[in-house]
Amino acid sequence: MPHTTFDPHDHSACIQQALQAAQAHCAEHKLQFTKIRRRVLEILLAQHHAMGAYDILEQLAAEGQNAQPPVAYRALDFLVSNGFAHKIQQLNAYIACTHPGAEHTPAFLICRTCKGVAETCLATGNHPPAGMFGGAARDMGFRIETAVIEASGLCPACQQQDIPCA
Amino acid sequence: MPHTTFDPHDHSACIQQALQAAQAHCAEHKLQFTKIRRRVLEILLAQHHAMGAYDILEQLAAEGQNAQPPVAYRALDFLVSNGFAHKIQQLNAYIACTHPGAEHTPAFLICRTCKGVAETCLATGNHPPAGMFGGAARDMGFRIETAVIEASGLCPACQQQDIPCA
DNA sequence: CTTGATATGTTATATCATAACGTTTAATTA
DNA sequence: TAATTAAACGTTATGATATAACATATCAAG
Repeated sequence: MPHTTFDPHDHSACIQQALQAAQAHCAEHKLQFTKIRRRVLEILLAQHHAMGAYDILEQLAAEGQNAQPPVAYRALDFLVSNGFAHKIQQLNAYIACTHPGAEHTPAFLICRTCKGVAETCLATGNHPPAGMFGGAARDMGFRIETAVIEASGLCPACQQQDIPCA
Repeated sequence: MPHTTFDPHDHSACIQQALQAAQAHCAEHKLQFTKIRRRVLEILLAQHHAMGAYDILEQLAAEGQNAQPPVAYRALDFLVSNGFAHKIQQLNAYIACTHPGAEHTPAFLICRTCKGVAETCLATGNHPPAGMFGGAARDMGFRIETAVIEASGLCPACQQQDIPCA
């Protein structure tokens, strides 16, 4: 039984695992897992919701660290570049990666009501260069390098409340 | 042989067809296809590239119509709501729909070099509520309503130049 | 321990988007 | 067709997201 955003799970273990994975990856690749990079990752990990850069700055400010926008964006760039976090394009917001370590094209399920975000694995054969575009890309000779895949809808809990689509 | 962004094709026919489809759809659904909405769609149709709202305003200004941002955003909202245009989330930019009329979840192929954007059909079984997420969504009880699917890479023409990935 | 590379602090500004309100145009109906 | 209501537009102001540029500090390699 996997634990995801929309299942109850041991969240502090979830956080610890992600931090350790990041630390290990940085050690192995000679990347500097600096204080602020670590702190921003911790802030993202605290909840399974996407956060804007300015939300992170606010959180830092609440902790006494009055940082300017580039501080947040630089930390986020580092985390995203190295696969520790992802940007949710349709929200202009960021979320900690829940598949640390593995090379992957992330795909997200975003609840429009509670704003929870789950990162999922794609079906076999749907990894971007392969299926998914049904050969349409291959047929026209397009070479896919990266993909943004973000689904929105209702998580199990929010479906109980039958909120109409808009 | 379908014509797409990355194939040579009769582009003025392409434009005419889209405009007529929009006009017909508006007539049928009692929507007002006003001058400015039509003009914005024409601007989007002129090229198979995504354009920012401010690019559109610039184009309008060049034509003597000195409009403010809400003018562009309102027209874009109308076009997107009614399926005549789409927003490319990863570019914060807009593009005319090339599958007018049909209900669809658009998927895009974006060339990182020439900035061309093609709208494609997904493989059968990949329409969002169905496959693609490999049952992951179903398994966790998530109800998908909409999806953002945007692939980036190199179009056939730009592959000739072997531009490295970043 | 010096040198070069990387990271951080800070100011300023660019880019994308919307709220709010008054005016105009279009659609509805008495 | 005139009165009434709804929709669209023009305009000002501002909010939200993101980056350029440069000075300072810290780290890492020779």
